[in-house]
Amino acid sequence: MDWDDYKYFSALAATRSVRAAAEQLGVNPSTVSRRLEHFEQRLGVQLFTRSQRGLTITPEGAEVIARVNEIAADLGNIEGKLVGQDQRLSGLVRVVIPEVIALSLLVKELSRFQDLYPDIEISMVPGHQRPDINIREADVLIEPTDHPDEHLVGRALSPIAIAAYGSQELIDREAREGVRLGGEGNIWVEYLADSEMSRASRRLRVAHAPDALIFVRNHSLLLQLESVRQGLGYGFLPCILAESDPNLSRVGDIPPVLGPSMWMLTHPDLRNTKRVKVFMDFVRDIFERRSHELLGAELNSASLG
Amino acid sequence: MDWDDYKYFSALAATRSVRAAAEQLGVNPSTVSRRLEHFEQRLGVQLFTRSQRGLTITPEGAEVIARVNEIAADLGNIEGKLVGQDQRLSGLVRVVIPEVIALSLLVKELSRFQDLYPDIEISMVPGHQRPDINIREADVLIEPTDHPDEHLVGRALSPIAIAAYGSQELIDREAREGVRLGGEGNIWVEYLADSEMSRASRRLRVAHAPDALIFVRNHSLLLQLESVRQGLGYGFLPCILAESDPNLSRVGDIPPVLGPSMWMLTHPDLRNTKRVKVFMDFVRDIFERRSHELLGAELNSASLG
DNA sequence: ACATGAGGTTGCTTATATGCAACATAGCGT
DNA sequence: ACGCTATGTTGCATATAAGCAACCTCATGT
Repeated sequence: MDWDDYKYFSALAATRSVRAAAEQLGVNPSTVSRRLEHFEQRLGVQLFTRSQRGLTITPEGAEVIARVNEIAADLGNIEGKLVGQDQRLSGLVRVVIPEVIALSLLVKELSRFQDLYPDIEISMVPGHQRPDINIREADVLIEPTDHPDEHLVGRALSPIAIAAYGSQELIDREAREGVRLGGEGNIWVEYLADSEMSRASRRLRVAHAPDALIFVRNHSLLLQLESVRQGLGYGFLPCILAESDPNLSRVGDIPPVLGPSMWMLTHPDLRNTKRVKVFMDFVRDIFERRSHELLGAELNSASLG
Repeated sequence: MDWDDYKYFSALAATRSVRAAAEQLGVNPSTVSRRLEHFEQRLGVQLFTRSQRGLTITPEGAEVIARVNEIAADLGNIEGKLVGQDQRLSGLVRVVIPEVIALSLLVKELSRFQDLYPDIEISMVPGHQRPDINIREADVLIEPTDHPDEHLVGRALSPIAIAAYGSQELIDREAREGVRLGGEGNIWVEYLADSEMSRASRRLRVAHAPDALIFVRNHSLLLQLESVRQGLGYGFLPCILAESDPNLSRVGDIPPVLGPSMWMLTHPDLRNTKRVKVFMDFVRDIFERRSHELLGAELNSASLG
């Protein structure tokens, strides 16, 4: 009795296609086709009827497929539990992280991580194409949010402070032209995305410059940063991004305001996985060392409330 | 992810030995050893600690082994359900049957069965080394009992009539010597086994010849039959065995008495399996055609009550 | 009516896993 | 103290399964 036969059976029932099942299992369609044939031959029962449009499960197969699927899920969980206790400092850590955070904080330090743990590979996926960590497509999820997925475990790293910035050129020009911040003719660029960071930025802009002229709307923080740099308008930016740029200055007397917290999360099963643990410790250390930048260098206690 | 890894894991945990697991799985020990090694390598977790005395499961392995065993049982049931719908008139039918019943009723007719269904193979196991049909070590169980296993399905074929027999030589000798049946000097042989047939025989002998001299006690019906043939004593025998022997006669005026019913049982999953079905139909037909012999040729209605 | 594309299947080559036999090692009984 | 038998492991030949590419078939759309 070959347990793998049931793995193929489950995949075939789910996809109703030899090719799709092969894709899902990461094997060649011919393998799936032949294994199904052998399986049915061994059982003496036809599980699917073949057709050009794919496969249709037979009543005999339908009678047991539900339990097979449960077993598939069970085995997945079991394997997760076991893999989650891997104590080796090797293997792959798949990280979902906002691109700008990776660029501004992580990438520069990764070579140091590589020196510390040369056998650990890192795979970084931009946060906006978020794989489902619950079905183990990723190991670590870093995201700015105030409502982290309750099925995951982890902790808040640091809140992200947001402030309004402008390029020196724009500040000088509007000063020459007598344009006041928030006043008539004052131009801004806006960051619009389905994220708490975006919503916070927008709330602040509306509060401080409700009548702003807005010509450019960005759907990526990187574009937003570059737009402010190019003088396309004033814009709210995470301090951590803007402060390091000598050409950008905070504008007006708008103090930095705390946006959402940055959370680093993982699947409960991976909590004790060593390679995941050391990576998360490494990231936590970076955030702690640079917390003053994340909170805004000149952030005063008044604005924290 | 290889589901078969968990099959090996389950077998290893159950047997705590590479060799025993290999035996159970029907593969070479080296295969088990290597698969375990690969599995642990893939997981990054040690499941067993090796020692010369066998294997000891680690805490990591112990944490999941219960669920793996459940899955093993589930898959066994599922496979049973599927195999149970095999409509092919081919394959193996494993029959557990009392040796004497096979010899006296079945074997002579099996060539006819082979003509009817040339692709069905029959495997006969003497009833006294009864495999567990519940865990699918056998397909059909034929046994004389009044309390068939309630987890199995099937039907009663025919009760077995028992009567007292003696060899002509012994009857003549005791007649010459003036020994009366059940009287002083009357010798018997007794069948002793852990079966309802044996208990019925003994009850009858005690009732009709409580003071019998008993020199030979047999623990097999075949030996009992042969002992009576050889004139070692009178003995109770199933009519079906004794009546066909011209040298044996019923003794005294003891009428045949109905012993336990003969039951033919199978696992519920196999009820619709064609090769099992045709075999059971074949056996049932034999028992019906020969019911008069089973009930005792001269059995009268009075003794049925 | 024809081309197109999706689907499952087959021949051949290559990779992988298995079986066999011999081995090394530790416990156990004599 | 010794040999014995149990255990798990390794080298090599073989059997088995997988991958690749080409194939056939049929539904579908133009």
